Amino acid sequence: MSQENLVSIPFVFEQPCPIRDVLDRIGDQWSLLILQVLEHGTMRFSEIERAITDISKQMLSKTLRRLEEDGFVRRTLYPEVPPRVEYELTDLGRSFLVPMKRLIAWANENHRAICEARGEYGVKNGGR
Amino acid sequence: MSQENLVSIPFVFEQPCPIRDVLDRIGDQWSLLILQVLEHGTMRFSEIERAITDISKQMLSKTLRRLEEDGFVRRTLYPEVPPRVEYELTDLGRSFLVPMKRLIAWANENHRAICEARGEYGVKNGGR
DNA sequence: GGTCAAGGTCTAGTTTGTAGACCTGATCAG
DNA sequence: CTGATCAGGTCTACAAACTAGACCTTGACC
Repeated sequence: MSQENLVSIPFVFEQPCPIRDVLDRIGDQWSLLILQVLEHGTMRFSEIERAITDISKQMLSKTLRRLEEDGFVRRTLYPEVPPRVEYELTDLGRSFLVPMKRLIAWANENHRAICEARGEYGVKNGGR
Repeated sequence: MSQENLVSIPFVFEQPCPIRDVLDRIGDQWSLLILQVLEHGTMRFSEIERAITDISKQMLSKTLRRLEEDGFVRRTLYPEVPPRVEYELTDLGRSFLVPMKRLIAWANENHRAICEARGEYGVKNGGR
């Protein structure tokens, strides 16, 4: 119960931790996907919606607002009727894509290995 | 409703999409954090638990099992009493850390910019 | 007057995550 | 002989997050 337990763990995450702060926002179902879609250029709400076929309007709206809030995305509203809203990456958003694309490349390269691992796990633990 | 809508969107995500398949698993609240913690070497369940102070046992257990299933992590059970279980990264897991560490570095470098963006957003939209 | 935009919001219902009690079974203190 | 303790979970309530789909707005068109 005392601090002694903690001595052996030198890397407890501090609570205002930049990594966690960023990853908690980015690391959700949709953010990475939306950023990747927006790499193709300025897009309207419904275009993004159709690009990511299985996102709900609510989550798209919410996630875009968060990405805007964090400075990854710029939202431009053209007050026409029906309204037109365009989303595009900011410089920050674009710079984020650099490390992220490496991650995506890794995902592509290692997808087979992951699928195989799943298969083996299933064989070993499937009959539990 | 016909295909014509889709013509203008050349990059709809296919459903068995490697990127999505990998990111959907990795991109959750905890996976990235756990992988990063395990970079420090083999660790026991409770050590990971204490490193990530605010994860629930259930989620730790569940996430570790998924990481094991996908081949990122190896689990070794020593059938003692009380039981000892050790987790360590596999080669796949370690190779994933390469692109991931770039992402973490980006997070560290740009955390300030993100916080500033949040501040500005708050000023502009806080009094809504 | 009814319908159709686009970009959302609102509501109800499902899924996912949380906190914390409980389980196991050998060991040890009283 | 009781019962407390250890690690690594699981189980059970409850709370938060997500989903599908109805609805809203406001001009233009039929």
